[in-house]
Amino acid sequence: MTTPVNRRSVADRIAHRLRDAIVGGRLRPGDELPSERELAEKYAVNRSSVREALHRLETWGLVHIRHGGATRVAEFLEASLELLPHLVAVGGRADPSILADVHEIRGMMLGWCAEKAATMADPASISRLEELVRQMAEPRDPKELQALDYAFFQELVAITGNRPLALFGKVLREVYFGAREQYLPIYQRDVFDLRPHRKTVEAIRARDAKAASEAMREHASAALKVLEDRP
Amino acid sequence: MTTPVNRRSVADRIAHRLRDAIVGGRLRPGDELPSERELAEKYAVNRSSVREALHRLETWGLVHIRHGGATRVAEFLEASLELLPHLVAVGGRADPSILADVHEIRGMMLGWCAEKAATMADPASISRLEELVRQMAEPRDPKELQALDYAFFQELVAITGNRPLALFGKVLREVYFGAREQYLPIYQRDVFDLRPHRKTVEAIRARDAKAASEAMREHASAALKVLEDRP
DNA sequence: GACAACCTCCTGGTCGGACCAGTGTCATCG
DNA sequence: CGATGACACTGGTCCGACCAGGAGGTTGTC
Repeated sequence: MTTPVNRRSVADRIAHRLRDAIVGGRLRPGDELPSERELAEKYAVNRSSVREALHRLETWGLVHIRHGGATRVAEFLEASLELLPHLVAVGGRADPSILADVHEIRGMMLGWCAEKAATMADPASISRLEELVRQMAEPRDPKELQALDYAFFQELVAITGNRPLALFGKVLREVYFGAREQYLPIYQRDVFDLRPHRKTVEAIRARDAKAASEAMREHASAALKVLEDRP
Repeated sequence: MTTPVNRRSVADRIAHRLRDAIVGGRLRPGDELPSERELAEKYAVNRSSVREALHRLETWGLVHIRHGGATRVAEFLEASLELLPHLVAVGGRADPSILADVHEIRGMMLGWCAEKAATMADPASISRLEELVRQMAEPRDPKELQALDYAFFQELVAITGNRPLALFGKVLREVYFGAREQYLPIYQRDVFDLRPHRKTVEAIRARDAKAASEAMREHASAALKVLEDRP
């Protein structure tokens, strides 16, 4: 189910229904949406709520609203990054390659951040990384491991001090936690290998940028393999 | 001026005014915004329009709206990527490091894409890269060189076939062209060095992933140095 | 018949005013 | 002193009216 919570606002509910219709292909790019008044009647809500929902879709890059004209489904190529989590959450099953793509991006960032972290990390950050690895050694379940792995990633990004990169990381986070089940195979007890993380932290402590980067790339490519083997 | 067009909707105008207030620092993270009713009175518009504006700010990640409680300014770390171009354009002068940060991200992507491209590129793509380098050898002005350099970047990303990464690239593009003047020092005739690009294309043609990556990283770090030397 | 101006009906945009639904505060009561 | 509940906020939803831009048919002219 793509609607975990029912306490969402009316506008949110409608926005997500329409989103699913668009991302799921029932509404195709170029199609006209019903008018706000029609949608309001159809969903038995007020037009204001429909308007709010439509504006949300617009900021997601899913529709174009034109004063005087009909509201149309946008081309996906124009989609904004905001949409990515939704694309993965809804369309992930239909097109699993996008999951791997996102994971690949995370791998790229991991490698790069580890390299920088080896020269920039302060003792406190390194301790936090070590603490995370310690917790990852005894995970309660794959979900917790996944969360810790992301925290590790986030800490590495934070060490680089690159704030825009942290924003990129946040998008990845939304993708991950929007489609977390699909990434779970990576985090099964008999599959997940913690050694690269250990190596990375050791390398960072030893200021060995190359080794740190290598270790993280190793982790990423192993995880990617798991993802590709279990479609 | 940050308001080029006056034909924007009322909600848009208000959203942009509030955005500027937040990004500009007049409203700090944690601060309470006035209530919707107060804002409506202050700006002499209807509460619906204010609500629409506030929801836009929320999807940008700039505020948190809580039913029953006050609307507060969010932490910048939570801001959406959509906002990044504006952050750079407005905050770039006050905090030039963010320009370098963005450039660094581009460098990371360049290195990674070049590496992948060396194993994946088809002849047509390689030809396009060569053509771009040829054009870059005789630029009419720095601006054209900048545009070609971005096109080169985009082509590399396209070769990897990673569509989400292309979306990330699109965000970088918006940042670049929103603050293009600030990046121009890199593209001065006596500064810009085309050799890394040549090397990259050669390495890709030779299927030498490591060399391709190295060359692009060389270009990125050289450009970064220019950026840091001319604040 | 070709073409332009116009009219009309559709669309989304704004309005204001009512009421519902969560939150925080503060006086009151045990 | 602490729990409780009334109250005065906050945002959320609704209604119904009107404004304003766009598209297509109609009419009038040439």
